[in-house]
Amino acid sequence: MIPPREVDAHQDLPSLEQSVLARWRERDVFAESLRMREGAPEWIFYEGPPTANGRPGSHHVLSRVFKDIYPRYKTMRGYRVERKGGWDCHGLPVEIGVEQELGISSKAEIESYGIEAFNAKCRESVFAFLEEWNLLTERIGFWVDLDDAYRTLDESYIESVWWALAEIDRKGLLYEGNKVVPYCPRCGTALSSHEVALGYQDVVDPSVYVRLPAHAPAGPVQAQDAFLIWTTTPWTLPGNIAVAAGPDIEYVRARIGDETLILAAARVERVLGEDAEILERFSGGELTEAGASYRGPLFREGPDGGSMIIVGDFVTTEDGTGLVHIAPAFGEDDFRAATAAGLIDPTDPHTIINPVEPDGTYDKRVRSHDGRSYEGRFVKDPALTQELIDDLTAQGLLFKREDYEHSYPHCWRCGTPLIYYAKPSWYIATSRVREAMLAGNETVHWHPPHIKHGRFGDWLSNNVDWAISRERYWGTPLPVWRCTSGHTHTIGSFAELQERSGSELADHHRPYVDEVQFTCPHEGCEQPMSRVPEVIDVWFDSGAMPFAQHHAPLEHEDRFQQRFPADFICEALDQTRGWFYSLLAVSTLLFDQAPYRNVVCLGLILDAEGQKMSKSKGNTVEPWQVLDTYGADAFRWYFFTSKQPWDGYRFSQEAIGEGVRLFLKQLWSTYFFYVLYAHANRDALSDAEHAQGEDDLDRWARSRTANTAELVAERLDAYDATTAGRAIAGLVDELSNWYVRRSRRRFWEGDPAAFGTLRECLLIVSKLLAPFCPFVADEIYDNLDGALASVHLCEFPLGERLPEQDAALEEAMAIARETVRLGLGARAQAKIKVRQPLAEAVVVADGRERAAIERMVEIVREELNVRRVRFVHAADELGEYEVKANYRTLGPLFGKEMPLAAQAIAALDPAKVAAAVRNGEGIGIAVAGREHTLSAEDVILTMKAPDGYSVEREGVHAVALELALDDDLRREGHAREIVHAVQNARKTAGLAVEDRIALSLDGDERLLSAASAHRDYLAGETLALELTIAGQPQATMGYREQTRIDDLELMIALARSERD
RNA sequence: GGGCGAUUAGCUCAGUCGGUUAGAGCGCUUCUCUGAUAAGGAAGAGGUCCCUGGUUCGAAUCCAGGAUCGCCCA
Repeated sequence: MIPPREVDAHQDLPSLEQSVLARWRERDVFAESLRMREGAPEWIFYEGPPTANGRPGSHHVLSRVFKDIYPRYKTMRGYRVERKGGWDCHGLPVEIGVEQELGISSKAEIESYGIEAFNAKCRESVFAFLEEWNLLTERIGFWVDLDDAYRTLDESYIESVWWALAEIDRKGLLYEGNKVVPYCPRCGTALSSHEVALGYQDVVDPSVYVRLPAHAPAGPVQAQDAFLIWTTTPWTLPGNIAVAAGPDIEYVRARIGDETLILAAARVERVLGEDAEILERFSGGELTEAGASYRGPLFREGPDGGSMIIVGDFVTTEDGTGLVHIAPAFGEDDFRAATAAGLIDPTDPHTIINPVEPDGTYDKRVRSHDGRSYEGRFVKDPALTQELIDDLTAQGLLFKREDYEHSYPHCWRCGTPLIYYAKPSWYIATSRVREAMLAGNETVHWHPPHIKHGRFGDWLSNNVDWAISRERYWGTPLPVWRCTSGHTHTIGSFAELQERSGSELADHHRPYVDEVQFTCPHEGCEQPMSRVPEVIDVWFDSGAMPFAQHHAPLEHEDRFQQRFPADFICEALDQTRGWFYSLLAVSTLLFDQAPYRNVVCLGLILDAEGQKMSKSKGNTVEPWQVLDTYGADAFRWYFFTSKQPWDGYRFSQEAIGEGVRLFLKQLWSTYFFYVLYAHANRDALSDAEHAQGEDDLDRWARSRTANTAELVAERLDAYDATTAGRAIAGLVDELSNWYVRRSRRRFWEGDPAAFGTLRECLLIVSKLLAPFCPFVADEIYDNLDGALASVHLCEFPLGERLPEQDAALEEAMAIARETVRLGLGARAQAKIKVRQPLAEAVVVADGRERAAIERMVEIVREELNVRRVRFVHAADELGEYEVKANYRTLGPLFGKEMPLAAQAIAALDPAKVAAAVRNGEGIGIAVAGREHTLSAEDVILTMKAPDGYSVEREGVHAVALELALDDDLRREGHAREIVHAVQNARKTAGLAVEDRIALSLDGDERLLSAASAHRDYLAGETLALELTIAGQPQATMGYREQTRIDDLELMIALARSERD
């Protein structure tokens, strides 16, 4: 019961945390928390691997503390929670980092630098900040096994990924397609749709309206007409081979000025203005059936036979002109429409006119109308755009130019605007398992729930095939080999590769794997096979982690089976299209099952201006600064309790400081109080182990604690750390500001029951708090109990581990506190200090309330500092009742007649209603000619305050104070004032709370007579062993001060007493 | 243009099943209490619950439309 360590009231939390960390290391607590659960049911957590090639930021702290709290909680609930760390090692982010380091920025430069050397650099850089990540992870108390972390660059990991792809291929779901893909010309690679999703930015692009003169009259089209098209990407015009019209859209020939233009009727006013004159109307179908054509191509040589108007079912009249320029190499719709019109063959790349090189520059075919070459020009260069527009103007083709603001995809890493670009690419046919993914999603509990059928479900319903190949260097090589006859074979293990090729590789990354060849296994084909050049989308790597982290199924298949699916994963919301998706897709493709049961989605951390924090913007808040200033518990507490995590945070250091002040310091100070007085009462407590107070207040404190524990568990089970944490804070506030405040005297006097109660409550709090603030929780546990090596090895306090609950007592205490609040309000109204005792408080209450207040009457009396508490039944003595309808109960009953019912109730005699309620009788009213009998809960009785009393009221009870003072009360008031003054003097003199003193008082006669009358009280309160009133202070009394009480003089002299 | 979410006091956020007079913390003003707490307590100032319409006896809450912000997708 006496804690071994004394406690510093103003403990610096960051340094406390360092000592707790040292203790964990010394006692090997994390490992022990797993060992002790050997054989217990597993609760599965998957770590979504971060990339350690950059510094960790505050947003990483957010996800890592949420990844920590639930595993800690589940461990305390009896589960074994293995926490295998993981690192995402491959991919463009790493390559880009290295490119920057090397000062290069193109694939050509990488290849001249050498793939081997480049990948070696990548391998090094992946862990450039590993040490800082590890330090931060430990410092914030994220328990995860970093020594046994999986790494996506490991040979074993790569082999599992190969297995997965071979398996997907075996199911016929891997194919090479020639499609228009979002493509980063700088990185020279296609991006998956979920990568594209990461990089939308609002930009202003020039949009142009271009005249395309008719090639020949056809149907409604006449020789001098021109088709008007609109594009926001003038750079695609050299790829133009056709124009699409909506078959059911109405088009017109419209005269404006001296020219005749063809465009959608719905767009005439917007594009041509009000002066346009409509000459003729016809449908898009008429145009295409008549074989309308225009003079093409643009910006390149071509047969002068005219380019066709074709059907496009995607054409709308919401913007543009209703005539859409078709460049099959640069748009998915274009590609489909051109295929449908028979203009291109999607399986034969040569039929697709693509004048743009993979590096995003024009090839030699592109030239201006006067023969100047555009070869080598980067297509997204604004200067080029301007030249193209000037060129159009010079040819008389530009009708109009406007700025167009829209959201356009950019490369999520390098920021280059993406282009849509036709190229061969490898796909996984995820659209064929769409229904299975949707079914899997149904089994997942999302937090918040709207993700399930909102953002994520929506995304799944619109699923398109996953483009998984990347024409890059540092990644898991695509394990597809192709022979010169075009057969392909997917390798599913290193053993298979070795068997087929005879070569053994120590490293299966590029470029080593590129050199491996073998004979085509297809029957009758003996051609050599070599690997296709691509690597795999990194998201596929991370999506494969459920099995690849164990090297399953090539090894440890049992481990994988045991630990699939995950009970819990947690990442930021932006992973909806990232890891959340890749995990689900891979698991559905391979196992037809969702890989996780519960997902907590965290919102974004915004900076003070509401901007997203990200490395690329450089506006991250340095986590170390927060940790050094406030500590990890404070950081964690802020994330857990300041708000529900999914809506995002507006991050500020001040908010963290507030949490420290309001919660951590309050908790610490309660703990400090216990330890301080436990030490001061060493003797009284030494033989009183674990006393249980039976006092109402003790039982109340334990009941509140038990109640809170159940709520915390219930909320944590629902992944609602916020409400759980706030409940703990509420409990600590009640313990500190009510239990301890009301029980102080018992602690001064060394009452073992009080110590036992507070100790028990604090120990439960430390266990409830352990998952949230693991440091301070452990410190309190260790000093107050310490039976186990750490609080994190304890069982979560529930059931038999909790003290008895007493709902009636809790309710009674709540009513008593309410009464005290009213009484203090009445005092404030009368402007009488609490120190001045009053003769009587009159409390109006009935029934349960009265019983409750009577039970707690001593507390009420002391808190209000009155001699007596008197009860009255009715309001008669203090005021009158008002009676009102209870809408909640009567509303459903009376419906439309509710206003009448309320009127009838308001007209009742409140005194009679009060009497009826008291006697448990029904209350009769007539509404719209019908009789009704109401019960007590159908009416609400409210006190009506009369004038001239100091009364505070609330609902059915009220408190009034007798304000008249007699000499006796006045003397006691003075005595209390003197005590207060002496206490202040003690503090000023720098005495410790348990120091005994010699005290001498002098001054106004009235004060001295009060001091004499309450001599014992005064001496007792101030711990004065000697008390001299109106005598000479001894010369040894080192501290003297003069003060005034009610404008009367008081001289205080005191000294620490040598006697004990 | 579409989807999802948000909008409540100066700031940060609660608000249960639709129920009477919408709350807390911080900050501010005044008072007060301290033998743990730069803490606590009381009072006060501070609200168009984003707007408009609808459903309902009754709407911060439900519905529709709109505005603004964020994220995502075209």
